[in-house]
Amino acid sequence: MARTQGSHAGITGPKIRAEALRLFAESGYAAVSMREIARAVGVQAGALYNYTPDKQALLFSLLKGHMDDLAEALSTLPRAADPMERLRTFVHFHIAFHLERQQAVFIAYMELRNLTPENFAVIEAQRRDYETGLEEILRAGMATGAFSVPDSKLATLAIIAMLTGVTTWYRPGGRLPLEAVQDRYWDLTRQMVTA
Amino acid sequence: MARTQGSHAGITGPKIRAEALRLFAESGYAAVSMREIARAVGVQAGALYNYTPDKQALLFSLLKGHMDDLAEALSTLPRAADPMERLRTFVHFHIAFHLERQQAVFIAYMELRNLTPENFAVIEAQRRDYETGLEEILRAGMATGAFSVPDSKLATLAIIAMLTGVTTWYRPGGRLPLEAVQDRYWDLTRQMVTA
DNA sequence: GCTTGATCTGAACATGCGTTCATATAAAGC
DNA sequence: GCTTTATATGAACGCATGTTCAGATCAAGC
Repeated sequence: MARTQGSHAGITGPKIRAEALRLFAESGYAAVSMREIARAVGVQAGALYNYTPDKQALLFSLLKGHMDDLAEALSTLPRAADPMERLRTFVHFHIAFHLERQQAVFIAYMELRNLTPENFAVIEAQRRDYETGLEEILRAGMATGAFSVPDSKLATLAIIAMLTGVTTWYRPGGRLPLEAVQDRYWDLTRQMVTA
Repeated sequence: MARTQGSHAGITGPKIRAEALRLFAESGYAAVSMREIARAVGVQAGALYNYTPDKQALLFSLLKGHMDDLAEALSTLPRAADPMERLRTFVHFHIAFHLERQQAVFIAYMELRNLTPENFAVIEAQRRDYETGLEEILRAGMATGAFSVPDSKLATLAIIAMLTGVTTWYRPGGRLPLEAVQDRYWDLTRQMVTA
C-alpha cells in the first residue's frame, strides 16, 4: 500500500518542524523518537526523511532557525541614540520575543549538548553575537555616564539570564499581562545598571 | 563467571550516584543508558539494581539529594537582623553553592520533565520553599525601607535566575575567581533592589 | 572452616530505536 | 490522457534499551 491522503509536501514540512519543536520541548530530544514525531504529524516515520537527512539535522535546523529569527528581529529594532532608551527597548524586546517562543527558547538552551560539535559551534557563535548586542548598549551607557556597570561582560550575562528566566514561570493568562512583566523587569534592569 | 573484584557495596553505591550525576549532566537523562553508567562504575548493568529500583528512582534520588542539601545549607546561614546583610549573605551563598555543584544544578533544572508527576511535585515544592526564603528577605527589606521592590515575587524569580545563570558561564580558573564573581553579582543585586 | 547473606555476573527477554528502500499513489505538465 | 515527479507507505535492518534472574563469588560471624 501507499499513501492514503494525497500529496502534502507544502504542509508536511512545516508540520514536522512544529511537532518536533513541541515534542522536543516537552520531553527532550533524546526522549522523542522519530516515530513519535511522525505519529503527531500523521505520517509514517519513513516520510520524515523526505524533509530531513536525519534526526540530528532536524534539531539543528530548529535551533538555527530560532537563532536566525532572533538575530533578524534584533537587527530591526529602532536604534535610539540614548543608551537608556536602547536598553529599555532591548529589555522589552527580549522578553516579548522569548515569551512568544517559549518552546524554541527552551530547547535552544536545553538541547545544545545534543548537537554535534560543529553544529554546536554555529549556534554558540550566534548566541555570542546576540549577547554582544546587549554589551554594546551597556558600554555606550558607560561612555555617556548614564550607566554604572564596572564589568560589562558579566552584567550582560546577568541581565540576559534574569530576563530569559521569565520563560520558566510566565504563563499566558497568569497574574501579570505581558506588558506588566516587561515594565517590572525594565524597572529592575534600570535600577541595576544605574548607580 | 561472577564478580571479579570482591564486594564493594559501601563504595559502589556512592560511585553509581557520582557517575550517574556526571553522565546525566553531560548527556541528559534520556541519552544515558544504564549500561553506560555501569561501565563508568566498573560493574555490569544488573548490579545497579542492587542500589536503585529503576532508572527513574536514580534520577529522583539525585535531584532530591541536591534539593535537600540546598535546604540544609540555607538553614545554617547566619541570620542577621539587617535585611541588607541577609541579602548579601544569600547572594554569596547561592553563587558559591551552585558553582560547587554545577552538575547537580544543571540536571535539577534540565531533567525535571523526566520525573514522574509525583516525583516532580516533590522537587517543585522544595524549590518553592527555597525561593520563599529569598522572598522573605526582600519583604523584610521592604518593611524597613531598605529595599525598593514593588513585586517581591517577581523580583525573587529575577534574582534567582540572574544568580543561577552564573553556572552557565563560570569555569574554574577563568577570568574571575569565585570571590570576585560573588562581589560583582552582589553589586548588581544591591543596585537592583535599592531605589 | 562452615554457613549465611550481600554482592555481582552474564545471559536473556521483549520492546523500541534510527534509518533504508522497494513499491505505490496522487498531482502537475504537456 | 499520458508521463513524470514528488511524496508516502510499510516492512525490514541491525542494534540498543530497561529490567530480570539463576547462579557464582566474596566477606563476615560464629
